[in-house]
Amino acid sequence: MAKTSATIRDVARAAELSVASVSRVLNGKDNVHPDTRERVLEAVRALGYTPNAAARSLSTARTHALGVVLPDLHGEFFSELMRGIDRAASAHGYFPLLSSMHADGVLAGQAMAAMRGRVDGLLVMAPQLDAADLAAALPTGLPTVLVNCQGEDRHHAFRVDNRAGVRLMVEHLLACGRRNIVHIAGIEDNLDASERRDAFSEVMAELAPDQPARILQGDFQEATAGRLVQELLADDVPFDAIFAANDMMALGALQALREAGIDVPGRVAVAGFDDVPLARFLSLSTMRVDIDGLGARATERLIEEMEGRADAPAFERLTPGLMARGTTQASN
Amino acid sequence: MAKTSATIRDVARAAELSVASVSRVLNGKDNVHPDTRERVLEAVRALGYTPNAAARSLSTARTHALGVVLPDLHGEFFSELMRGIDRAASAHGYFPLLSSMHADGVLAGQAMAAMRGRVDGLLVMAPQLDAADLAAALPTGLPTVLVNCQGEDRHHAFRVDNRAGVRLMVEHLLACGRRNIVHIAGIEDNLDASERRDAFSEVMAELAPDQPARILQGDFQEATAGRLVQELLADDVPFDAIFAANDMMALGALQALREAGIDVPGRVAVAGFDDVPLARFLSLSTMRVDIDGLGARATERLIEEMEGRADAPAFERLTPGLMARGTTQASN
DNA sequence: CTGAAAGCGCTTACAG
DNA sequence: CTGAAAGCGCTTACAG
Repeated sequence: MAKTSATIRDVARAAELSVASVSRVLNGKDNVHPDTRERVLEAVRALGYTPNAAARSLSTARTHALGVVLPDLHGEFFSELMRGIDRAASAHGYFPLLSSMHADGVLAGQAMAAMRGRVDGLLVMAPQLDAADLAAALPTGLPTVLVNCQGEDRHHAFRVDNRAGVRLMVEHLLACGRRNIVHIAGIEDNLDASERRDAFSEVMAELAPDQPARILQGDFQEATAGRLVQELLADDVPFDAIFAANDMMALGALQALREAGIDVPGRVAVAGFDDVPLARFLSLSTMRVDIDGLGARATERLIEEMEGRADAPAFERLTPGLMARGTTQASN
Repeated sequence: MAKTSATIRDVARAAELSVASVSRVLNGKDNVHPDTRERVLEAVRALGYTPNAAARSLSTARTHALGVVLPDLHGEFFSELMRGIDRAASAHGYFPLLSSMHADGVLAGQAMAAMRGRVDGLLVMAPQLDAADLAAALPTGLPTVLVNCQGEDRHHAFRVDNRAGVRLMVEHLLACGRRNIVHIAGIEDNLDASERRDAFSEVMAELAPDQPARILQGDFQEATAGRLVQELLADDVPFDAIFAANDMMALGALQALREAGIDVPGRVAVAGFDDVPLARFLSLSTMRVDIDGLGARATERLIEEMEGRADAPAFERLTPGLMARGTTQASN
């Protein structure tokens, strides 16, 4: 009933023991007499005592929190990633502490610095920072794991294997009999966008060297892709497949084609990347990226590092899976 | 270069000042000589010093973190809510500390207790807990704001105004000339589901007392709604509109109608609730719930409470907006 | 098995 | 304007 919550001293007093004994019981040490344990537990219950986390952190230099630094994310990607992170974190008794980050490198550094003393480790996703800015922003001496970051080899890093994903999709399109595939690239300076674009060129050169491999500059936006497809049609450019760098652009392309009365997939196949929930509804073929799994694995690795049982930092690629659906169905 | 990070003592030593002066500068107090300030700032820079948050929390009894306790959420709802929370929190210098919560009332209480000393306030969303379990789980003495929780009047609470939303949609359907509206309710024991169901009955009784107001028991699942519509068709039940308690069920209904060759909206109008991103794509008419705004407003209110400048706890209803789209378009 | 005491890194009256 | 010192609530050698 006290205005301010009970402390360990109150518990000690109530149990007629020292704070040391209370602390031992609370931390599950085995060098306590059963009777002592009982009295402590009883007092804890009676007072509704919960240890003060800040005091504990100060003593132990551990916070049981882990910092999650993310760009300003929308939608499914964010929720799935957090889902994986949260699942892994809570399984090990950690809380995720969130910090959104804006594009500016200096601000990013401040955001991460502000987490010092608040977290035992950092999970950073910063696709918008170049290697130098990222290196400058990362705090030293704090276990850190990177997701979707550019060239940084002092920390363990996770990325989607865009190359493998693009290869799977191109193979699928070729297997469906497509011969004239147009790639709509994502926004410039984005790592995923450029990896997917480059992989498209290379895989096409390898698997179908005699066929065109046209690339249009998109920006991951649905409307832009729709416009690009309209231009393609207006210019009478021949093509029998659109492979967009993400699902939203694939959907934009799909709508533009349907509005133009083009049969999909009869005349043109459409494919995307990401497997957003919409894709399933609209029968869009795409590459499934296991974002939840990515978040969980990155978190597991971070916790291993925080608890000093991690291997040397490495670079992990997660391969997406092909989801072949209606928009690329072979017509024969 | 020290293995362990610099402390305020290191800064004081480097600047040849007391820790008190360093602390004053760091906290922006004005009773410091400009030269002193300069020397401190210089030393901070040289040592790359960042104050230890746990120590600061222990001294000030403030953490600058706020606990966010959520059920196991998926998708857009979660990301939009977190977006709003994060925006408001970071605008005031707070970090969101996340904790997912499972259905069990006792576990929920433990999750919240574990946040004691870690956060200055709590934002709780627990639609699955009844009033008694919720009251038992909430820690005392911590500023708390509720979102989508059942009857609890000691704390400020936010909810979507389901009643107003249902009324808007029913008015719209009637205005479109629909006369035989079927409501597919959400899962039993869910607060939103029952509010929407009850509102449907009442609004229909008020605005169209002579017309049928059939209600089918759904469960918020797409497949279930599809099945219910098939049954309706098989039984030859007459209806010219389906108003589902959420968008996913509306989509299930939509698919079932189309598969049965029924003209939408020519013969049957379809409407949902939530405005998920899919709704826009599929031209589904629905009620738009501003989740991002909900998160932000709840957070603002929590911070006001934490900083002792809040009004008395109240109950706030956020009215959703009508998104009239293709599936209910008047055919005349 | 238990307790007295030091220490974690800050902030903040208090005295000057 | 500045510094010495107490105190925030814990944990953990250390001595017994």
